[in-house]
Amino acid sequence: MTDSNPSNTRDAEYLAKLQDYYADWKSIPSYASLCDVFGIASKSWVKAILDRLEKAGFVERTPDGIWIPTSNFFARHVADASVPAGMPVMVGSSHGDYHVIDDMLIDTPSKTTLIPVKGDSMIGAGIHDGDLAVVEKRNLANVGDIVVAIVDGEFTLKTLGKEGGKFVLRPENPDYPVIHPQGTLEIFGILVGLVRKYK
Amino acid sequence: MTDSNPSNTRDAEYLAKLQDYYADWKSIPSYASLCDVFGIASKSWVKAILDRLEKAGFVERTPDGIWIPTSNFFARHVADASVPAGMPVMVGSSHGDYHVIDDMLIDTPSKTTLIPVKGDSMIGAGIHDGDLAVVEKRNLANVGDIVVAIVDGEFTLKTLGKEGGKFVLRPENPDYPVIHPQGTLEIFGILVGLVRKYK
DNA sequence: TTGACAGCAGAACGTACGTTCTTTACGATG
DNA sequence: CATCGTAAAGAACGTACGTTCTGCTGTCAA
Repeated sequence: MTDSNPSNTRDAEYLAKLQDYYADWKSIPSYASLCDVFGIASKSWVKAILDRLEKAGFVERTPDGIWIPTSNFFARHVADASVPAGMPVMVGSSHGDYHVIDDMLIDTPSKTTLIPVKGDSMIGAGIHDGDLAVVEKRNLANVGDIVVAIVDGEFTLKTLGKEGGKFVLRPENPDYPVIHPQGTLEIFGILVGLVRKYK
Repeated sequence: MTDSNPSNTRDAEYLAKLQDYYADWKSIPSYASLCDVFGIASKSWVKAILDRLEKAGFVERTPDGIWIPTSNFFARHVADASVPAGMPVMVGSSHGDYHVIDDMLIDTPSKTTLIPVKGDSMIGAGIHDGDLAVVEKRNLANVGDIVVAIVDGEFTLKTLGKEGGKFVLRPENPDYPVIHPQGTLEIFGILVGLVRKYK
């Protein structure tokens, strides 16, 4: 994060046009197409504009040289007078439909699944019945991680613990017993996020 | 939404790799670069794969011919908790439902903001310090709703209650006092979702 | 054992892309 | 009135991109 606002008003207009285009197509096109978007006729000037927007921290480039938007590109500050000044109000989601939350919680889409939480055995960790667990699939975990294990053919969400050299599954609720798995403990994945929807 | 699953398992693997790449770079690169991503050496075969993924409804093209993901591309599978059998390779299976978390939580993007939770005054409702509150801006709420109110120029997250005909803000933690606002109670919005990121 | 087909590699080609350089127009400044 | 900086146009160039075709290799069925 560098400048956070375009140096001059004209670049702000160009940024707005680019944001509108991106909202439609979810991509930044070639310089030639950007000439139409910006309403100018010179590719070199388009490049100059994008270079400035890059400096200002609104766009960046992939290793392949493709222009992509940064998070600043989507940030919209809350323009409500009643909002106390200096509050940590974050981005409202989406100019266009950029997926802010998914992006935050999911590092590796191909290894991530969503599993609904059943029961209140983890209520001590603030995990309630009906919550959605964001789980990254892998079979190795550390003691202290909250893991999804497969016990008796069912998913179960518990904290991974160790007792006397053996792994155990600890619920975060005194009403439930600690699970001592016989044989090998089959771990499906570890908890990387939690989502709850109200109403 | 057309097919919603790749015709064969190999395309599902390619899709997974493309999703992982996109999570990193938020763009689909050139065919040449996709060769590295997919682990193959032929541009023509990359094109064939993307054509099939387009048919399956995971990617599409802009008027400029640039490949972009569709909404299907981002949808994560929600597992059925009681049926873990045959789990690991059900990538792209047609049954079960797929969801994008942002779409789940956010109905009205223009009225929704994300506010970090500070403190443990709502810990009884499973809302912890550091969680991210998904808040829909509005100034009317019902008793029982969890609301974001503005008290002394600061955001505060509490349950809306009523005592003797007057609204009060109730924390979900016995260590904290019930707030009796003097004058009018300024409500910023109501809690519609909660997001937590582990590690 | 011989097709046939899926899965992939590799080359060939034309175009359009990004980059750089030069030129122009114009308002502000001194 | 000269000069300077900003905003843009336009041309020139080499490369890398997308497309298409042809060729290769393994697998399975007849």
